[in-house]
Amino acid sequence: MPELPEVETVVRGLRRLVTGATIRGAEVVHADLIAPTSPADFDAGIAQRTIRGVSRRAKNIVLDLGEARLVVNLRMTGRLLVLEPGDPEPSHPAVRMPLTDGRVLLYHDVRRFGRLDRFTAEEWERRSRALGIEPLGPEFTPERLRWLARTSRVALKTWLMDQRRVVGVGNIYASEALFRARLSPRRWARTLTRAEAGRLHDAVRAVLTEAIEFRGTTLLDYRDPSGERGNFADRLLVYDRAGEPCRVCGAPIRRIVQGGRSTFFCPTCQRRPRRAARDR
DNA sequence: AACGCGCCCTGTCCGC
DNA sequence: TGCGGACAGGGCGCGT
Repeated sequence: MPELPEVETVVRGLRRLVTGATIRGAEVVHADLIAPTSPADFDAGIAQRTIRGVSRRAKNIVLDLGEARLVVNLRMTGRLLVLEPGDPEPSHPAVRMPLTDGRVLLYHDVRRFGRLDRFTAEEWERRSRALGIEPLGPEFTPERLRWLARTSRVALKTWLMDQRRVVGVGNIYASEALFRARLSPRRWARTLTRAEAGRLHDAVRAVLTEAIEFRGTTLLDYRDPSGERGNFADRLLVYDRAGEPCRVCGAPIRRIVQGGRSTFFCPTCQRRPRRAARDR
């Protein structure tokens, strides 16, 4: 479920709620989520450590435990919840991390696609450097975007979702950014002109920034650490709106499948160029 | 190397 | 109402 805005919202919530708290230990309900680490090693790696800070890298939630880092990726249906004493436990607990103050940091995941891992600070630093660039950071510029796309025959929509180059954009915000940039999702990434790369760069940043301000998009499962929904869903311009009128021109929004995932776009506002830069 | 696809898993919804 | 198939905010590992 969660893309950059949802993960950022979770991080900000956790920062407020658990900075300074100490993890008592880990009760692993579903060991597949921490594999190949064993439950005993996982517990030993985080038990009695104090949470010094919480940050985000790509779609990962990173808890700073001093020498160690606890890294959580929510994948599709993961939730990282802070339960107060007496709060009922939700339906699909996967890893319980009681805090010494009586609260519980609970990793909850219906589909169990999510992953939790622990690293030394150095090891996480090394892995973090190997990830793609942050779209809201200083490295992400129109020139860099065009450079990274210069050889790719992948469709723009699929390219945006590939975390090896630019991180954080998933299925919802890829469609939304392309609509805002008035670019066809089917264009080859390498056909972007300088002006188009500029529009796409601005659109990616704008939609992610606005979605963070609205605390993310809840379609179904997404919740912040307090269990609250995001508020961006009714501001989506194309995602999940197949057949409904485009908010700009009134034409029906179309749904196609790219790389096995749904893409939504306006066939009028996001028309492909007529002869330059052929499409696939 | 780059790309496309299947798969991991559970739940929900829609058509018959 | 039951049942099968499609689909769901992601990412990895495989084969080509």
